[in-house]
Amino acid sequence: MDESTQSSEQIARLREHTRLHPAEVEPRTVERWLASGLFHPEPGESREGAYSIAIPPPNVTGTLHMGHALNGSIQDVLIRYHRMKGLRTKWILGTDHAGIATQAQVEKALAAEGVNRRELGREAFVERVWDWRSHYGGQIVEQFKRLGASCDYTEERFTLDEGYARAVAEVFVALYEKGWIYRDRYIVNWDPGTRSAISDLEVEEREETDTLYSIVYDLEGGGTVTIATVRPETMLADTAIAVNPHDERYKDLVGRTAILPLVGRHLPVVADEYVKTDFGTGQLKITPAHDPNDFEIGRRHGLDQVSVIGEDGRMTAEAGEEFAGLTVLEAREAVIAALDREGRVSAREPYLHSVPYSHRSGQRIEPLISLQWFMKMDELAAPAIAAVQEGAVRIVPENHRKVYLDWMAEIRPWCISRQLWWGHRLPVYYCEDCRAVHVATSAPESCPSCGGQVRQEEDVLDTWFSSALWPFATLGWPDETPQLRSFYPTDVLSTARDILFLWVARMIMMGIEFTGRAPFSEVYIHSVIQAPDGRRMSKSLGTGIDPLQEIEKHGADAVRFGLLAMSSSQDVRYSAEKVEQGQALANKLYNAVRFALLRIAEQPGVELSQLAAQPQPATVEDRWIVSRLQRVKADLAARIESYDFSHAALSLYDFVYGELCDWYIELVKQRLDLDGQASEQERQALAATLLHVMRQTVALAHPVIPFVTEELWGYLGGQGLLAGGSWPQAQDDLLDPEAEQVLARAIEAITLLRGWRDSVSAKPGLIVPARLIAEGYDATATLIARLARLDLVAPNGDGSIAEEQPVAAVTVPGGTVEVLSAEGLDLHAAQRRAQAQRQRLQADIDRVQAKLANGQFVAKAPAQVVQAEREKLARLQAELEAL
RNA sequence: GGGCGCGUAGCUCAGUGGGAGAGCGCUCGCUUCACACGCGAGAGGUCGCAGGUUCGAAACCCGCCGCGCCCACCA
Repeated sequence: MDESTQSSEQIARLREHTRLHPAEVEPRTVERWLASGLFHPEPGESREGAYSIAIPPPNVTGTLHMGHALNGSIQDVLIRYHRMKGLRTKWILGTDHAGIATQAQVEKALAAEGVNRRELGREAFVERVWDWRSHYGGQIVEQFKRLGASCDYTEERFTLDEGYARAVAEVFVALYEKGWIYRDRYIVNWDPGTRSAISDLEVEEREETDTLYSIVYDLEGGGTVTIATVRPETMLADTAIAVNPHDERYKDLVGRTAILPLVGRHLPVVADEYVKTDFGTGQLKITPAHDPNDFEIGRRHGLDQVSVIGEDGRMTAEAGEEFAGLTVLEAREAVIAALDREGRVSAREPYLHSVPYSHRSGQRIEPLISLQWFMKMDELAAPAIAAVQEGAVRIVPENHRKVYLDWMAEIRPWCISRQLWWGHRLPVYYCEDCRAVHVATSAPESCPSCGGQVRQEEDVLDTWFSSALWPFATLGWPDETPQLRSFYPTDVLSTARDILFLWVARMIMMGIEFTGRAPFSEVYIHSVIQAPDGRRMSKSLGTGIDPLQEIEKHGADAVRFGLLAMSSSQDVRYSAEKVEQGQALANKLYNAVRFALLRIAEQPGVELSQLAAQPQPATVEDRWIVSRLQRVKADLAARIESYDFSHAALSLYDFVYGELCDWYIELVKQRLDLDGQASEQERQALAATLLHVMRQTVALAHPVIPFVTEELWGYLGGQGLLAGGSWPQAQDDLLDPEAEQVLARAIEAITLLRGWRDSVSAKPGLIVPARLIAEGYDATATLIARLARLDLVAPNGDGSIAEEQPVAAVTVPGGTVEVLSAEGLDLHAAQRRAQAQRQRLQADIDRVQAKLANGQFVAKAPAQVVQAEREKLARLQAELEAL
């Protein structure tokens, strides 16, 4: 197919379709992008000239939700913008094995078949998860493609793939050898739901009202103590009573022995600073095995640890025959009933307090003593704190910086082992004979100490342990790969704030520790999109909105635009209107291009492919639009670079609607009329300018709305794919402040005249005879006449003004338009309008005059402000005069 | 308990020291030869409340009221 037939077919297609059909165009465009290889950059010699982002890896079996769609849109704007700027741009893609979430999904599926994982056995279960992954794992990646995300799909990673596992083992061993990873019997957040320990960050506190019981314990040798508790069932595990050492009331108690009711255990009374003297009775039961504070107190005083709650959330044999096997809540009732029988409950009152729940399973956390692996964080944190303090890592918006620094300053050890089957098994090997512990990147054949049989640790690592390595493990670390050399560190990490500690902080720590450099120089924290009613978007609440459905309905461009436009530095409610605004923009742009090309095509002697690439502005409106185009180019670039996506999107909208379509296209329509007076040369120049403006507009809109712009780029005869095209840099030499001023005045005049027409009920088709007596319209009088539907009998400055008497006058900047015929006009209405206008003007004048009469204002305000007020006053007075 | 943030038009949100804005909705008028997912013109706001700083406050400071989020081991 030669060029001219191709273009005539395109013209025919444009003529036929008055509207854009995103559902038809978009999927086809994705295929063209993927086939082009544009999303896969070749590694370079060094990091220079490259731009990279590591995607926050979605859960492998997940599906796209609004958060993904927003963050995907944000990152894709950055990626496409920098790719167009000519950088080797890589968006690192992959998925997370998501230990608990994925395992839970598969367990649920198994449960439907009536199987539980223990019956299946570890090996078979893990195999089932891999099957599951191969079945559902590709889904979310396909959904990112549909969004238009220009990730490097050719190098997709998985946090459990072979290379990644090597990186994880390497890191674990290194930290173990430094002594920062260790094993300890410690009180942990036990989640009975997942039957695993979880980290502090996965615990969520909920306010609940429970009963606070006061219970009387006897003292050996007479007397009593009264303790208060909301968890009477844990008293079965009490091993001491504590009071504050400075509490005068209880000085004599310290050293004595209390008798634990129901059990009979002897409890020493100890003194500890932790106990508050002004809270409760000042006498505290100590249960080291089931309360984190008591655990610490127990360690300080060398107290026994008695465990009465098991990993299944039920009472153990240690709790005694009467209670063993009961759930915690049942045990609570039973214990209170038993205490009541002995008359030991001296008070009960409702008590509001916070209760820990598992973020993973939703079940109540049981603090338990358990043998787990921990990671010491303070030494890792120090350089990560410095990186943010010194600006090596910049957090945007800045208020999150303090949140990060505060948390890092108080960082505590991280429980990294999980009693799950799906994940990175710890590279720890125990000898069955000599009980030696070996930590190594690969399994030893036999025990290096005694030659005995070794057995690998059953536990797996917290998913976030592997996620923490994401920016470099995905690029081939620990090997020194070309990818690592070329794309590490990445430029920016974009995410919602909920994983600032869970993930971002840990990546910074691990990145610095293992590569010597922070994994990114900027962290952008984006909005959380809430449901339209302000609640959290969630499946369980039924408040979720599926981005893919929205994409089907409105197009990916519309959804991208909408999400970007509604995002800000704070949480926002989902706005269907913004998505519709995006759809309208895409359609508007399509029609603007459609207009330009259809009109250019019908111009005799004008051939699209022959047109000059540079604009040839011939008139003031041409110079105006070209100048405005430079402004929006600079504005958009600045806003993208400062992560101000909502203003970037809206500024694009304003330019396309407000300047390009509402004004420029309307202004030049007549010059394209075939029965007009324009010469072929003039038409050619106009066509070149129009084409230039359209191409540039489409190019600068590309990062935000890539689909429609890619499609239009083809129609406009652009070279290659727009996704691989170049970003339209603002050219200062094309700025034209004079043209901008002239057009601003003309636009205001036209708007005023249209308003006046409306007020006198002039029919749209009525051409009103008028005389323009005003300055600054030499270049725009004919445009004003046409757009305000006037017949200007004698343009401004003409000496031969007809001496007709005006029937009305309309004030415009710099003068007046005198209306010469009342035919078809309701001038009475105009009077009322003028009256209202006069009142408004007078009020403004009064205010400015009062300001200027204020000596303080004139004396203290900047001269420039005073001057501006004076000019304003003069202008307002002139306007009132003219009325 | 500590921290962060928010309260501006009917709705969702911009604006952060010198004339109150946008989108949607609403009213009126238009099948104007790119687009009715359109075009033109409008109505609508004591900028949460009360003080203060300033010549000047929606914006800066203090307090109060209301709402949201994060962190936190007081039974």
